Amino acid sequence: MTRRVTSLQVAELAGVSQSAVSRVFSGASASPATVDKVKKAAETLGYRPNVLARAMITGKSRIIGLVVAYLDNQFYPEALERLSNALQEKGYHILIFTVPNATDGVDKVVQDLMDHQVEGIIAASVSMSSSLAETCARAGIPVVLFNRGQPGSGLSSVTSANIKGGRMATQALIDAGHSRIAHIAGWDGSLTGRERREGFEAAMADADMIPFAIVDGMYNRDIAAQSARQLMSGDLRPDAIFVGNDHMAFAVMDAVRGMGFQIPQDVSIIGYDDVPLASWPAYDLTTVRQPVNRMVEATVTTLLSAINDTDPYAETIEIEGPLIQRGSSRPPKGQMQ
Amino acid sequence: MTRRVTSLQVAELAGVSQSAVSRVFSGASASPATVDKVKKAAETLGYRPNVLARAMITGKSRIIGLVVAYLDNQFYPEALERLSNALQEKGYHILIFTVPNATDGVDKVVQDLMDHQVEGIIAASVSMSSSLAETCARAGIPVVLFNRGQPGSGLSSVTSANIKGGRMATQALIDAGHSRIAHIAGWDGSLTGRERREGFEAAMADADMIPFAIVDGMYNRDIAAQSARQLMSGDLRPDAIFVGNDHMAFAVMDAVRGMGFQIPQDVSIIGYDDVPLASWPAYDLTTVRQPVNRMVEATVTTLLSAINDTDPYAETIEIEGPLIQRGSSRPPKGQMQ
DNA sequence: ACACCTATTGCATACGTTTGCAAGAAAGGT
DNA sequence: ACCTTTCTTGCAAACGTATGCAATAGGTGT
Repeated sequence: MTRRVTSLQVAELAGVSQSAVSRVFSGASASPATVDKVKKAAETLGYRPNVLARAMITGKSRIIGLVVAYLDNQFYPEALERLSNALQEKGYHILIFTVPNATDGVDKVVQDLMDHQVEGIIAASVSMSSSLAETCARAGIPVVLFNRGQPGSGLSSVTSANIKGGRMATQALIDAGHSRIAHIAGWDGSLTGRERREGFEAAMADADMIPFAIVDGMYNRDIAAQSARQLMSGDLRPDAIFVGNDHMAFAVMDAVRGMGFQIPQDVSIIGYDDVPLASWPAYDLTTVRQPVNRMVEATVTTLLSAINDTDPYAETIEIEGPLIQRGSSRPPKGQMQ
Repeated sequence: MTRRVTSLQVAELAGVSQSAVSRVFSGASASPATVDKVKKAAETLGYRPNVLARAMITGKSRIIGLVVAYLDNQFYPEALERLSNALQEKGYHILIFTVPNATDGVDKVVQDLMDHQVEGIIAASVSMSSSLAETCARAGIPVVLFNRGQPGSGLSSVTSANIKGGRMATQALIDAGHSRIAHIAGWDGSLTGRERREGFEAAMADADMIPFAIVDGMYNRDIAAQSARQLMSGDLRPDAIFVGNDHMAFAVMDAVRGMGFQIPQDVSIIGYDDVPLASWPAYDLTTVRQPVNRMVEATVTTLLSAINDTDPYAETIEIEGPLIQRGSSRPPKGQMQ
């Protein structure tokens, strides 16, 4: 285990000053002759600049902190992968922090991130206390909320158009001729969950229909399954359920099938997210697509421009996605499928 | 956006030297009086030590690099989450790097990691060129391969007992009375895939049976599904398929069902990993469990002890997991299920 | 030949911390 | 009261890089 090679050693071997070496590797101007000498010396010594030292002096760590809670929901690994790739391409890297749930421990973790001098923070589906948001703002560290808005926090956010998405899903069920439509909502403590429910309620109201039921699924498989069983066990049952996200919808489908019901003959199910699993034949879930690639793109550009701008302002970006009609819900009336 | 608070400012406010502040925050000894003064001053200024500067001087970044390829296989997000939690608990953090596939671009990415002065590297299901392994060794950066062995590389690895696991899965199919058993193997370029196949072949040989077929599924859903369709389309069909991992097994189940076959009446399917999805009713997949919690635990302790030991040696850890009998395969003969 | 401008280079300092060293203070033993 | 031991504390030197400044070299126009 040899000591790390430093720019000074390269300088000595190349017969130039340490500054020259630094300039060659940081892209500053240098004469072709020096560039050549330095590169050659660096090659033989196996020199690579110390990113930490560079970060220290420039104040730019080129590290983005990512806070994430639910990696079991397939939506997030996919987003994580794309975020990582997109940021890597821009020369940034991801320091990842997992938190047990959406609210708990976020503060401590973000403090930890700030200690690491991250240049920006992406909070995926977790909320931040307003005092913490202020702390970040004061430290000049931009925050982008991914797939979770937080109005009034002054934080940028990138989400899908949840109200509209909720409307679309619900409208599809109405158009299919369903009359007893229930909603197993996403967690009421999250804007995402509330907005999708809002879309559901609006679509129902527009059609002069009253919801069969609305229950909070808490973005939790077990709770969603339990709710579904309860809904389907009465004498009067829903003939369609709009579920707050795919992750819960799979559990709902499992539960409903487990009771002997056919999907979509006995009950239509629609989810939200369009995770890869939704298209697998075992579920074949009708769902509202969250265009993860465009959401990631928006997140990255928002974050990077906030990092570079002297005085960034909060952006609230909503991205629309289509309804993907699959086999878990009856097709709209008058449409051959 | 105010400048960051430094230890010097705290020192001034507290009326002590900068070293005193450092000592208070790095846990070195100091008198109760100074500790109190410093803590109070730090509190009012909102001071937090700069981890980068600390890393620079101590040479300990407390960062672990994680290289990961396939986040769509549910096994890895779960492992990632647990790894992150376990390392966070020990005061380490994860700098994550995604690579497009198991071999490509790993070298560049690892160089990148080393530039960041990571103290150790976890490579999940990717292989490293031997020259790269040597580079890491020379730099004194321990590497642990997670869920992928690489004999002769001198690298530590944590895997499940793949040969034994392959045997168990196959034996279960034999015990269930199957006679035409096929294997859709994991990628032949990976030790994991080869060993599971080896286990399959050994169990078949022990029972004096010849494999119906062995094909390379490349750990890829599409290839696995395609292979399954091909196997099932001939006149003579397998009555059981052992698939190299759950991720492929789901695709195989979808494909087989899509052809109108019943599982397990027409064909039994067994996978490997026991990812959460395997227990969901839609698949209810019999599979060999990889005990991710114990694998993570072993990975973390191996890595951390390698970091602290002066002269670490490579450890090859294999962890055994049970066969989880579920509904996708016929139960063993003579057993009521 | 001279003045002038530009490109390149080295020197020295800075980034924010940890830590060896020595000096001073406090405490304890005889 | 004095010597010895133990704590505490400040000084200053690192860690490895970037960068402002001044000096030098080289080139161009008159």
